[in-house]
Amino acid sequence: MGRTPCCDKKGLKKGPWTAEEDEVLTNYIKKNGGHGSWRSLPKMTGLLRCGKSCRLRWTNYLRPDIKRGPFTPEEEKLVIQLHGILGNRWAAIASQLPGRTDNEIKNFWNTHLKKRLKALGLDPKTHQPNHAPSASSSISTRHMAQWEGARLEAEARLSSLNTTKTTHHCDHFLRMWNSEIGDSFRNFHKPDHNQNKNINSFCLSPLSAGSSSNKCDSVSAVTTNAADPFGSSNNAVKQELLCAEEDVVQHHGSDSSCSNDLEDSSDTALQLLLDFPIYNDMSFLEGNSFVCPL
DNA sequence: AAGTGGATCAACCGCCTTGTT
DNA sequence: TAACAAGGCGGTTGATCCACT
Repeated sequence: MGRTPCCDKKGLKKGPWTAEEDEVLTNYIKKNGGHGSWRSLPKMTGLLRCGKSCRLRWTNYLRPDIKRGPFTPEEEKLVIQLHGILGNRWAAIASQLPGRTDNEIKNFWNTHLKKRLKALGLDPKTHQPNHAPSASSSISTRHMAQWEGARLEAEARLSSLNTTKTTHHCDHFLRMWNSEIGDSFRNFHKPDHNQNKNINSFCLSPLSAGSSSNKCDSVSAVTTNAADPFGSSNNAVKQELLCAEEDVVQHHGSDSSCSNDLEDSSDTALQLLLDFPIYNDMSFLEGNSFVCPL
């Protein structure tokens, strides 16, 4: 049996794309209002490339919404933050950076950010200090303080918001929770896997556990997970999620309004998830120290 | 000017996931 | 439920550029 090859390798061109090939591919996609089947695209266009190669060229280079040029400090910060949460899940990271491709972010990480973290004495995989004597206790203490700060901040946020706005925030938070970021978080805090880890580890550790499949059980996971991913002290965040659950029950099925909300507030939602003290301390990316130390 | 080595990034490869029959 | 097709993803490679000797 075996898998059929993605394309017949014989007679197919490899290597860099020419301007003519780019033009053929771009024109075809524009003319047809989309790429259709990638596999059949080479036949339709006469390109001597396999469908995969066409897809890659389009998604990584020719797509009109691609953002070119160097990464901004904000983008760099976001990449580091998201890598700390998601690990090497470049596509998931790219989904939070409009106009940037997974390939571009992966290259940028491997050529710039990884070195920068190393130079700062941080393990690029774990985002934790490389040589931390009695690291577990000191980091644990530090994390406790950080998490307590997050808790207080969340409580303050809740108390300052009116009902509508609270629901609004809960909604954003829930959507984040339902995204891959939330999946990663839940995986990381599975009772059988990380019984002793707390939310603060979430702030620092990448989640190499791979993709999860439990995309629909997020709220119940929060409310029933024996590991209590938010820790016993963080009632404010729990409350936000419970609030979000109610919100979803009330608005179940109204996808159109949800998508509009999401469109308007993705930054806010992302910020809610990322808004932990450890990632506010990204001073090494700013000012003079922002220059790559290598 | 030529050689060398590091940095960069576009592109490829193979595996995995998802959808369809 | 199994088999297969197609698309997507992450790791890796290799061509090119550039600084340095």
